[in-house]
Amino acid sequence: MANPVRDQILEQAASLLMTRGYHGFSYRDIAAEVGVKTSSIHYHFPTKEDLVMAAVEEYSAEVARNLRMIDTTLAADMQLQRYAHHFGLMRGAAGDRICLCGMLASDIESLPESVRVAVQSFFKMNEQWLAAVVERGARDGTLRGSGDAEADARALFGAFQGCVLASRLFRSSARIDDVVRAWRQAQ
Amino acid sequence: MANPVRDQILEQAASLLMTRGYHGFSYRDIAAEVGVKTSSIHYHFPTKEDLVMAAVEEYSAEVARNLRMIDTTLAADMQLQRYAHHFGLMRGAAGDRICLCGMLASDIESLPESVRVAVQSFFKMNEQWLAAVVERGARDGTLRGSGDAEADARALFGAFQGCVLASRLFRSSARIDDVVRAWRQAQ
DNA sequence: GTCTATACCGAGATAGAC
DNA sequence: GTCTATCTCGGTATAGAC
Repeated sequence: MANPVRDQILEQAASLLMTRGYHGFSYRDIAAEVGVKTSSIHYHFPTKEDLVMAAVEEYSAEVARNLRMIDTTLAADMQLQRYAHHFGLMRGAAGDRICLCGMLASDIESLPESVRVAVQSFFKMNEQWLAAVVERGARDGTLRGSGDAEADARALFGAFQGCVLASRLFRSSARIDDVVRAWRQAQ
Repeated sequence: MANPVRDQILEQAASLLMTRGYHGFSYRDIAAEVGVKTSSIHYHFPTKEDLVMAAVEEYSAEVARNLRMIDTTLAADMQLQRYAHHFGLMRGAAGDRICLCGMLASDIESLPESVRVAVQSFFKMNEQWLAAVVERGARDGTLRGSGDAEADARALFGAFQGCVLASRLFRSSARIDDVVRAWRQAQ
């Protein structure tokens, strides 16, 4: 798994997707960055759809791993803070990235159905995890909730997606913290 | 102002921007829909940047008008519901649109700085309006707030943007109501 | 598995007739 | 103000040598 070309291609594709979106980059961009020709990329990923699907799957798997790394014995508001921290890291060193699946959700109307399904799965995974935290927050009193944990989780995940977008727009990382602040129960 | 070609072009451009994003449509798409040639579009809007800037300005003006139409003597939660209603309408008959400025925020890294400034203004306008509602909600007891109305407004607006995105992704309009439900003070 | 070379198309944009 | 015609570039994708 050292660093074969295929992995580099996939990594660059993910980075470009997060920065510029599906129609905002080309095989040439990846080729230039990785140091191969565009035809080599087509060898590994025949079509752009193949490339994007592979990027989504790997991205989802990585986020799933991050979620599992968050200690579920922590207070709910602390778990949420960890989650927000991961969301912030994903913006990259230059701060020019947003969530890969948030980006693809923006482009969804010009993408094949297979991508929509994969992105929906990513959303559901996050919402499910957040619903569990909201429920715990209602019990341990660290988060406010409306009583409907699933609905709260959808609103919460939307807030993270929207605030990451705004963070990049304003070049200010602080906007992600607004979400945790807004959902924390006043002590 | 009946329906000159220029207005039709602008309307189609806005619609295509909301559906497919900046790189997801072409002068040809607009030309086909309006019934003119692409060169006619270039006459009215020399570059694509001109076209997008005009679309943003008009869209912002329309949203500003909608905000002014919401009765400020209503209870805060009712004002928020009206706001959510407008957000939902914008998705269009086919439900394939998201907020024009939310879409451009996704594409922002491949757009000229002028667009970034215009989109930032749109975000600020909405956040300012929402901050006033959150403040009122703290007074009339219909909305929950953290004490920092500006931060709450940023989180709230992010939630609307993110939930509109998710609504389209899942083809379900219900997801926008989740935001109002989550912010309403339990009675 | 990577290369060179190329096919093919669609993009934004412009010149100039009407 | 709209048209025809055309330019130039960059996009995805493929064939075939190495």
